[in-house]
Amino acid sequence: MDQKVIPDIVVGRLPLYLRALQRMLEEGRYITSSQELGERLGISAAQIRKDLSQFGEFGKQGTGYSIDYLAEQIRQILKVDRVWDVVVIGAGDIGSAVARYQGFANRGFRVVMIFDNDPEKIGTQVGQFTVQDIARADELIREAGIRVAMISVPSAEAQAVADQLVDAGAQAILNYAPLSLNVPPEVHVQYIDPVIHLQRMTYYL
Amino acid sequence: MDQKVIPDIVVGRLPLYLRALQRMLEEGRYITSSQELGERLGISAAQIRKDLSQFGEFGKQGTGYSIDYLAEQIRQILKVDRVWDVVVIGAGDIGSAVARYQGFANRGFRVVMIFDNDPEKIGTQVGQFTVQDIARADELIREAGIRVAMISVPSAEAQAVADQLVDAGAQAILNYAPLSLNVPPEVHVQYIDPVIHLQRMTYYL
DNA sequence: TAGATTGTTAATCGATTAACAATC
DNA sequence: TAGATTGTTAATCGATTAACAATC
Repeated sequence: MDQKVIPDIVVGRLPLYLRALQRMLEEGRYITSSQELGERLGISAAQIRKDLSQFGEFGKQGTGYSIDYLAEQIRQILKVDRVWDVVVIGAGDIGSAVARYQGFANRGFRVVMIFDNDPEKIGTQVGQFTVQDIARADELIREAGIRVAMISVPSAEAQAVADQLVDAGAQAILNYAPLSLNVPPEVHVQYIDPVIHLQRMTYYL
Repeated sequence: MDQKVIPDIVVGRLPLYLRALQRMLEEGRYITSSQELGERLGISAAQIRKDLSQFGEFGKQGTGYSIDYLAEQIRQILKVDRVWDVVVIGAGDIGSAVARYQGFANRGFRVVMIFDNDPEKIGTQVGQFTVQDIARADELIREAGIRVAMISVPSAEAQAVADQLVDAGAQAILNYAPLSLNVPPEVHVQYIDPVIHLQRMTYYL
């Protein structure tokens, strides 16, 4: 079916387009153009049109794009026209902040469980969740059919946690531990490490 | 002096090389090769050699790279052979987690202040810091000559905070609020938005 | 109709890879 | 010396941009 392979770099820009469109909607706007969107994001108008044209024709010549319609189309492409249940492994500062984060709402995700291996933390409350024993993670993730996970454990434990998650059926992992993970090719991993971003900027200072 | 302009995409990979090298050092290793480094990072050996060659000759034919020496060279290139003072604006869950984060140590950064505008939060303790009134941010940032900042305030306030930071002399901003910031061209901005990373993965599920 | 903006093609630009001489 | 690996060049590959016909 999906004959054409879309470059990963194009897929990676769609969430940015979607975020900007949702913001425009909040501002009460109805119509935008590739030029305006590009200015907001620091991306050329031609690139935005080219990216979108990979998936279909969403605009009207002379008019531009219906913000609401284009956002809905991108949501479908990214499969965030539904809500994905997400588990958080590691109930330290970062894991707790993520579990309480309000920013997932309306963007396709919902944290449903948080795990830790520290007996001191198991049973305690983090936002609306009770921290569960990581020993039960495999069972509970399987049962719920959860495919998206976030890792916020110390670096030394991250690879072992990733292995467990893959075993339990996770297919998308967002890793906050500052190291590269080895996972099977069918499992997707993304990384968040603030130091990487900071070091990228100090080069220019 | 710096005649040659290094592509931004190359600069962006150096922190990943550095992180992997520091990990190897912790493992007690002394020597590595472009091939080994590449395997760890999922990057081709040729690309690593090409990237490094933009800055100098750091290896030995037949032998590879001294991990310690290469790490030190990359630290110098990225200007993280020193410690940058960083301020955090916003003492919510994310800002607090960032202010307490142990992962900055030995990687070139140190959080030195955290600010908020909420009277309930000002004066309270976050890790080793007392939350300061954001009204004093400009003065204190200027005084300390701080050039690196992190924004962890609600989206609605992020642009105003960014404007204040730029005004106070910030030149590198790491923004956790889920929106694009407008800053003058000489100011560098990087973004962390977990939803962007997650949406990039659900496309493939 | 005149003006604006899309979707798409072709041209340009830049990044990655393959290959190998140099050399440790 | 033989084997290994760098640094670099040239070839390949892929992404971005410019331009414009189509058309709202």
